[in-house]
Amino acid sequence: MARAPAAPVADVSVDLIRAAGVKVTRGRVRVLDALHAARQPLSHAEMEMRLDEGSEPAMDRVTLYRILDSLVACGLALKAVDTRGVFRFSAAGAQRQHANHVHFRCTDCGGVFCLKAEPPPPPRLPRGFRLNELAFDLRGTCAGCSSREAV
Amino acid sequence: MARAPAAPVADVSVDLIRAAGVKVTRGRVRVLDALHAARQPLSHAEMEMRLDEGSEPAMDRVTLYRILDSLVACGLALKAVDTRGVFRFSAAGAQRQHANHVHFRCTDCGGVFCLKAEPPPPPRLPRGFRLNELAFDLRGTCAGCSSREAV
DNA sequence: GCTACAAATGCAACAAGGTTGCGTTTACTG
DNA sequence: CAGTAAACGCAACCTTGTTGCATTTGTAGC
Ligand SMILES: [Mn+2]
Ligand SMILES: [Mn+2]
Ligand SMILES: [Zn+2]
Ligand SMILES: [Zn+2]
Repeated sequence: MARAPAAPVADVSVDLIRAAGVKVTRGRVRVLDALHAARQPLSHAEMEMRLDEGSEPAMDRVTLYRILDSLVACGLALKAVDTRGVFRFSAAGAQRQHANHVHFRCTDCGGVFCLKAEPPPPPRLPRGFRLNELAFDLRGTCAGCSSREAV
Repeated sequence: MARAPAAPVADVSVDLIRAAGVKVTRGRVRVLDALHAARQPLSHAEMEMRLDEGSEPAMDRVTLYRILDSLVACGLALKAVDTRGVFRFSAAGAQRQHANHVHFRCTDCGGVFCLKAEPPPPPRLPRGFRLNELAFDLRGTCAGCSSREAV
């Protein structure tokens, strides 16, 4: 007894951040931890609320924006815009697995379904265009919503 | 002779607006005309610039927002958020012609570009799913933004 | 055509989301 | 344990979009 240390056994976020080649700061660790814990992509406002709950003093609004962007820049987070036009962030591991297949998005319930098919090769781009990501989305009504609708 | 009137021969936008059951105002006609003439969905800012080029006095910023929303409300325009989180508007009929080709969305300026390639055939869907629309979007930086960025 | 009234407009103020500039602090390097 | 570049805090600013209210305008009914 009297041994059990406040032991930092294995801190995933810290390691990821260090491996990404940027400085390991308290802010970045807190934010990346929160992203990993989240079930859905978080907006800046939502992130701010989650961080406020903790014991540490809230970080500056601008700093949070910069931390989120830096995590995106070094590949540890993803940034996407939601239907209201607000940016949402998620831990990178969570979405990379969705890069190589097609998605079906239900316009009724908002659900996203992963299909087996993989997206086709990108067509040739006009001169000067730089491709970053490719999304092949089918939109319609999912099985559940279709049957419910057919009443 | 002396006959040739300042003839309003056939004003598509006016008829559409009247048929939609809302008041036909100069503002709405100008905006819907611009939407019909546009090759891509336009943001509020882009629309404002196009209207400024004309001879008529620029309309108020808020009025433009309200006109765009009213056109959406009566089904004459469509509203969608672009990669930057900015709303873009298009004439309602126009999107059918965009159904059969691929789009490139610039994550920098939010621009939407029509590519020549046509989307691949949709993969088989699970039982009960109903396909409505199919979007093959490439995301990245357009020629303009790429060169500007490379300075 | 004129009138009355709802609908649309202009203007000012507000709000959320996001960015920039700059002086101070902090994490890493040697 | 410096020295230094990166990160941070703070204030100010920008863009996009909304709300309230007084004034103008389109249109239906006469
Ligand atoms: Mn998926
Ligand atoms: Mn198109
Ligand atoms: Zn559904
Ligand atoms: Zn661009």
